[in-house]
Amino acid sequence: MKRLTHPLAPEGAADYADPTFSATLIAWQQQHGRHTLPWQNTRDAYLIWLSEIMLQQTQVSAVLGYYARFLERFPTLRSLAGAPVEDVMAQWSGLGYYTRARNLHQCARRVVAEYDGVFPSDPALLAELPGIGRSTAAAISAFSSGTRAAIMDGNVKRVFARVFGIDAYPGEKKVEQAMWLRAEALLPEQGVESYTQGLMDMGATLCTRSSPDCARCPMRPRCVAHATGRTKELPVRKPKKASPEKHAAMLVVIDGGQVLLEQRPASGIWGGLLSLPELDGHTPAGDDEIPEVDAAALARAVLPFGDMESHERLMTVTHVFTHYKLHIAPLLVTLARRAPFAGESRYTWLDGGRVADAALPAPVKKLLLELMGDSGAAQARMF
DNA sequence: GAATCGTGGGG
DNA sequence: TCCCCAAGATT
Repeated sequence: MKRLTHPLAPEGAADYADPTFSATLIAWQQQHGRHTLPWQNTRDAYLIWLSEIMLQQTQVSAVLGYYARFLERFPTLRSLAGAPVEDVMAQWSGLGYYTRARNLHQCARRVVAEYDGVFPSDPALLAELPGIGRSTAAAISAFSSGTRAAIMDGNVKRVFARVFGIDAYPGEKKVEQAMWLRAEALLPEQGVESYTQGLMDMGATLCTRSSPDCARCPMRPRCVAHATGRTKELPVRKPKKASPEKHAAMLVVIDGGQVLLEQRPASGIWGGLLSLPELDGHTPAGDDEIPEVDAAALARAVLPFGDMESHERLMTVTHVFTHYKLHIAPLLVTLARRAPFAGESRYTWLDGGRVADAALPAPVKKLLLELMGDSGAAQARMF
């Protein structure tokens, strides 16, 4: 098929072009979008720039008060550029991400020095100024001079991910690049202001992160996520960091075909289940690697249950929880003489044959069953 | 590419 | 209470 885009257009951009997208969005924005925010209804680049910087990674509701107070103190770009940075920081205090404030101040001074106090309209030039990246540059130039430039913020990523069914994490470079291509390709010839504001308004008021208002969404007929019932899963969430790893040494005390188990506390991990006793008494598993076992210490730990006959460190098994990994170092112990439990005890002896049906944590049950079925000889000896 | 930067709000 | 994230940019 013949491409209609410029020969120098990025590969694949033409595949994303769709004039009906911007037409739909612009129509919706003009009727249902926001039109009375303090930084709207102006082409004053200073007012727009200030709002865009404040709104980086910050929601409108948090910015409103700061924006008004800031402009009261610094009504013009030159008043800001001429102020001591301490005064700027004071006005910013509480908004967070304080390098934004320092960059804001530096940017003001540079615009005064290099552009005689007039922001350039070219997004590429804007993006060279401190605190202004590609997306913020596009927003400033679109709102202050109608320049066709694409933004790429959390709203756009969320809307695109859902409408186009983008099933990949937008933080990934490849995915974000594709989104930029799409954003450029979808820009309207006319009405970039309404279009850009429409993307933000949709993301902020309809296509919200949780419980989007699909009933009122102009994109519903074309929304892949809505059609496939995946609005809840899109955009793909940021992959969790590697979960912390914990280690636990567990006693596998075997005697007369039975294994020693401990009732776990009702709350916490494996609450109320039977499990193998952990070596360090009853303290939660530490984060440290389990060191080689000292035979004497092991015998002491086992003493309440009997006299240790032999011990053997078994292969470590790893269990993955939602929020961390647990490495279990099982310590196989046999007894020469079993000691009776003193009074009411959370410990109990379980017949080997009942392991399969007992209320044990999955990794513990698996470990014991594998141990039992290990070899005929071992099974006969241990259970 | 990953880490860092802040505070407020929703689930 | 805890986790996730919000009109991103910078190192």
